[in-house]
Amino acid sequence: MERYREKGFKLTPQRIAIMKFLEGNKNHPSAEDIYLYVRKTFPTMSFATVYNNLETLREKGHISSLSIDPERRRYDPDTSSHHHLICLKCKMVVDVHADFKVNVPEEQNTAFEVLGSHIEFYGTCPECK
Amino acid sequence: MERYREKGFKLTPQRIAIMKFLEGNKNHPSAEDIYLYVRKTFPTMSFATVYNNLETLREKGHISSLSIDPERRRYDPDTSSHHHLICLKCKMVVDVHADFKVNVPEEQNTAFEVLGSHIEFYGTCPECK
DNA sequence: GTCTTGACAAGAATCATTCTTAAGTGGTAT
DNA sequence: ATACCACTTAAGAATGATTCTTGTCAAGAC
Repeated sequence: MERYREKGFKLTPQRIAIMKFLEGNKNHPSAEDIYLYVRKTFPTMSFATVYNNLETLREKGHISSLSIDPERRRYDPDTSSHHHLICLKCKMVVDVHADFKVNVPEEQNTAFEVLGSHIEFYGTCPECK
Repeated sequence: MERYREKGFKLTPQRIAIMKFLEGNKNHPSAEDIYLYVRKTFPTMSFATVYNNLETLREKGHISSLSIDPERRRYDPDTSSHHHLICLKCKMVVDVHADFKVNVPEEQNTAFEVLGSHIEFYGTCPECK
C-alpha cells in the first residue's frame, strides 16, 4: 500500500476505502457499486468523489476501466493484460487469463500501430442458463 | 432492398434514408452522425426517430450496435462476425476480417455457454501518428 | 370505409458521467 | 510544530447520450 505514495497522489481515507474495495475484487464493479459500498463507511461521500478517484487511479495505472458493458463503465483492479467473458443476461463478467496469439493480418493493417488487444467472449452464465 | 418487407416492418422514407446511409458504410457512425446526415433530406426528422429505427433494424438483425467507443454507441451495417481496430486518439474504427481461433480455456470455462467473441485491437491510426 | 398496428415528431425524462465552486486536508518544507 | 500549497472533497448543477411519452398519422387488414 505504501507504494501508492507519490507526487500528486494523496492517500485520503476515501481513496483508501475505494482502493481497499477494489483490491483483489473480481466482480468488475461499476461506479455505483463502489459508491454504495464505500458509503457505508463514509456516509457523507459524494458520487463525484468516487469518479474523481477512479479517474485518478486509472491515470496512475492502478486500475483499468472496461467498456464491456454498454450501460455503464466497470472498473478492474487487475491491470495485467487479460480478457473477459460476459453473460448477456445478467451482465456478470469473468476474467479470462490466457495469452491468445492474435494479430491484425498484414494486408489489413494499413499502417496502424497496434498497441494491444482485448477479447470479449459473450454467452450465458451457469446461473442464467 | 425488397427483402426488408416483412410483418411489422414498414419501409418509410425516413427508414429508407437511414438504411441507405448505413448500407456499405465502413465508418461505424454514431446515432448523431446518422441524424446529421439524414436530416439534410428530412429536415423535420427527430433524433428519437433515428434511435427508434436503429433499434428496430438491430432487432431484425439488419445492423449491429458496437460498444467499442465508451463515449457513444456506434452502428455497423456489417452483421457478419468480424473484429475491430480502433484508434485511441481519433476513435476511428476499422474492420478486421479474419477468423481467429480463440476459445476460453477449459479450466476457466466454468459451465459458461460461450456464444461468440469479439476482438478489439487498439492503437494509433496513420493520421494520428 | 373502418380498425389495427406500427411510425412519426416533439419534447420531457432518465441516467451515467463530468464540471464547478467553495471549503478542507495531507504532506513537504520551514 | 507551523505554514503553505497543491490536491481533495462534498454538493449540486450541468452535460450528453439514450429512452420514454404523448398525440397524431398512414398503410395494410378486414
